Amino acid sequence: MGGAFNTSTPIYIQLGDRINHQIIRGELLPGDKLPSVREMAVQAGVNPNTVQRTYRELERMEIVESRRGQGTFVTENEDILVKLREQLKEMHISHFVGDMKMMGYTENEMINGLRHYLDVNREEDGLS
Amino acid sequence: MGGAFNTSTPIYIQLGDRINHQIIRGELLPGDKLPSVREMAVQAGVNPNTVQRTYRELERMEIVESRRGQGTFVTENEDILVKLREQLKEMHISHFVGDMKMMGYTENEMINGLRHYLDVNREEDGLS
DNA sequence: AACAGTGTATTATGCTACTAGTACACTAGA
DNA sequence: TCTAGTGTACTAGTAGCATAATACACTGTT
Repeated sequence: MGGAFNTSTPIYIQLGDRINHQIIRGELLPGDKLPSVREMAVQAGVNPNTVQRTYRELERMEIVESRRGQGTFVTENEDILVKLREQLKEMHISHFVGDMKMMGYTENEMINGLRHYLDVNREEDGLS
Repeated sequence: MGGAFNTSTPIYIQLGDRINHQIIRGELLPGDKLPSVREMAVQAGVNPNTVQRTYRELERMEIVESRRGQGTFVTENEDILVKLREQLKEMHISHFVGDMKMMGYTENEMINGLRHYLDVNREEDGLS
């Protein structure tokens, strides 16, 4: 069991997100081998086919490279990983700003709201 | 047609979000009548049943009140609307922070990233 | 050559959520 | 009473997702 998945988003997407986060955080380095399709399926408690779909997506994004008979590896092209980190950051910020603007919040309210939230929740970090 | 919907999220959710935003921004006031199920369906270009599902959800959240034979109205209970605004704000900030933390960003990076994004995109606001 | 481990492809099945169509129930007003 | 406008309920169709089972293709090792 690799932790539960959210039912509102496809598993293959969530699994891909997890792997992306591991890469971005440096827990998976360029050239590292990912668990085989079958092993990852056991670890995550999902069907091998679902894992394969995740790997296929990641390969399409050029984040990993699959070699038949050998396994699936994190790309050695660090540029792509740097860009991935920036893209995801930009995407999340953009979504956040878009949502807040739709609700009528000003830019100052966003920044102050974020600051305030971080202050209040600073100590309660490692909760479940 | 009231603008396109995203295919990755249920229409009834997106429609509910739109209405919530209108309320929060004050474009819909307490006691205001919403378009009838059928009229809203035409406006939004969706099935009346989808609209009804949206209205049902909003009623469950006590944001609107449906009166058979009369219509659907924004609640007169302003406390709920104030709380709604706060809840949505908190929710979006919380999601944002959670996502950024998962990617390994520090709190300072979040705030600076947000500031930088707002600076860069300040003039390009009213784009399509 | 044989084998084990790997990725890939195919087909079928069940499930769930969303959407659509249609009919019913209630209210207000003419 | 009738009618138009409203919310509500029911049934069915559709699509995407996850699973399952199986077979194939390639690589490295023995």
